[in-house]
Amino acid sequence: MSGLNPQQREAIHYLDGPLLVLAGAGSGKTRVITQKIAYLVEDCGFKARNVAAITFTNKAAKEMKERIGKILPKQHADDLQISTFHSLGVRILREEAKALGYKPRFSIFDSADCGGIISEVAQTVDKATLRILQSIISNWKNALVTPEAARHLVRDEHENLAAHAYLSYEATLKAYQAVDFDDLIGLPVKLFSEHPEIADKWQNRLRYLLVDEYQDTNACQYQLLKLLTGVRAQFTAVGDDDQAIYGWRGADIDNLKKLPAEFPALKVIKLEQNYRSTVTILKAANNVIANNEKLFDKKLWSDLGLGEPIHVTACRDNDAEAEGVVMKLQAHRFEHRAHFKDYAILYRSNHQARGFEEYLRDHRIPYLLSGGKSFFDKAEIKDIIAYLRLLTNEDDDPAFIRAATTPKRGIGAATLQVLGTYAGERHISLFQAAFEEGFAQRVQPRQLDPLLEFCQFINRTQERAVREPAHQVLPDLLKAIDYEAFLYDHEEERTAQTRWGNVCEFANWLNKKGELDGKTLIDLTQSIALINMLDKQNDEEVDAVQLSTLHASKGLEYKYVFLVGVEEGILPHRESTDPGKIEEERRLMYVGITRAQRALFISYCERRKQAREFVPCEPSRFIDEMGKEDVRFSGGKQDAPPDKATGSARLDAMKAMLAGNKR
DNA sequence: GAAGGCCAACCCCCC
DNA sequence: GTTGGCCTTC
Repeated sequence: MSGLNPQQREAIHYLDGPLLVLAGAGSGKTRVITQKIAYLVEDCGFKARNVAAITFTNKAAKEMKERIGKILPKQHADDLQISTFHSLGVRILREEAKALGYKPRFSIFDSADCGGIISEVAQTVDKATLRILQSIISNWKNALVTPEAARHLVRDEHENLAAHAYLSYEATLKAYQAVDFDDLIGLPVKLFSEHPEIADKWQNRLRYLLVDEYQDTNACQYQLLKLLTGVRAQFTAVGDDDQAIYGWRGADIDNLKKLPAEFPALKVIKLEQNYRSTVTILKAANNVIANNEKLFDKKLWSDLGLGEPIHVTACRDNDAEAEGVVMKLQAHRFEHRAHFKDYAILYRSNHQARGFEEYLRDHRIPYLLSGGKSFFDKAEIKDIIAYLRLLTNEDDDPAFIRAATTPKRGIGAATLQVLGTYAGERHISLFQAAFEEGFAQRVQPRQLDPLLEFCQFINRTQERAVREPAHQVLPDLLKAIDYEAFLYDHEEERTAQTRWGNVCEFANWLNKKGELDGKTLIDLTQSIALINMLDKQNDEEVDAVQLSTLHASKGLEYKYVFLVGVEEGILPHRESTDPGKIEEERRLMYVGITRAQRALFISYCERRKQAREFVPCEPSRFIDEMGKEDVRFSGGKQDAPPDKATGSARLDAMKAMLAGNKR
């Protein structure tokens, strides 16, 4: 408990009722949570298995477990329930599936699977509309709006389409014995509301609840929190309204506002001392966020000294930016005798990473990519997972289709269409339909034979998959489908190599779980849907530059931060410049700035290659908002602040030059 | 009817 | 760089 300030200490010891900790960036909130868990278990008589902590990502959960592992004895640390809302939802649903009409071996669909269903039930082919419909439905689900209620909320044509698709979408998921990510929260809420006795059971099991990143919970998660804590309301919520950056996912900052109203006994503690960043960095962050309307009054301060000024660099284009950042990083690292892992390159969206990766590779600089396309989103991994999903849940039609057609085995679209129609008429799954006489009559033997062979193979494998541990079944499965040969037949040598490498990495990971814990493939399948990036991040020892989206960087800190592509249209994103959305973009900038401990390098491009051509770019308004006092500008024509005046002056000069040349 | 090849468009953020 | 649509070949 040493080295804690009075507010932190108070937050740890306060147990008289619900507690909200408003924790500014870098104010030691993780420390408060971990210490509080230790306090609950060691000094207050809570059993470890009755204490639950909810984190925002699996990675954060893992880190928290590690940190607590250093404070508490191992048997206690292992008993703690530390997970994301979604993982907790899976645990609840698996145990209580029956009460909801699901089998315990339900499938979890990712957004691609769900998009497929929506495009079927909405009969829309347009991809842009599909995305909109998907997000409307997801938002409804996160706001606890039922399909029936949605019909009355319709305000425009898109919502009308979505409302019509919603009911069939839900029915289809149920028919597949599948749930989407939103259901992982929504179904437990439904369950607890309709079955008070089950809610009671879980309230007794989870006697103290700690919720991290509370500002990014949505209405549904808030409801789950309330149902889990019940009348006892024994919880600590930790959050920072200035770091709410998941509004697009349905997170509602009102959850923070209404907490004092809904829990009159709520105690509020503010953590305002920042232990992370220099005064210069903090000042820039405060200047930016001051442009937002504030919810809670708090003043973040630091006594870590002024430190280096913030550098803002204009770059000719995105190539020059990547090169410049990597050069600067090299030089800085040499000058400060720093490690690669002290550096992070942060950007608004994933595709920006590509250029930086290239230059890092060329210069033999090790890097780790977090966020972005998950390992589990790669085609080859999804192929294998399709088999696992089908083995787990034979009603999972999308998995059936993917597995049946990959690798190619003579089952094509036409056959599947007939199968689908037949299954639809009979209200059974594709897998079941394949065995029925009625279906056999509708296709030729040439179509039926490979299909039956495939289904029988699945049946045989399934019998083994329920009994034998993963490592005894998986290698045979991969061999039987001859996936390696499939890759080498269809891809270039080198891509086939990396893809097969990915499959092996995945397989080894599953095999190890089979050997170590005796888990079957069936056991492992459901947890896969929620895991990001194989959680390889545990090798804290690897000395590598971190590349990350701003969203994925929340909660993390780095000595030196390069914030790149700080341009209008990117940060803020071009779709989010209206008054309703700009504040969240600003918070994103705020999150980016406050990741830095000692130095912050910001860059933007004057033009950027998009598709095939260059498009001109302007520096982000957020650069202006930081103020100019402790900011050093470089690049461009002269070392001057990149305001509109100089920008257009430069343009005028260029025009004059061109005119002169003509003469 | 199945499978392979080629070209064009598309890109925000995540459990 | 990848994905999905479209066309050709077997």
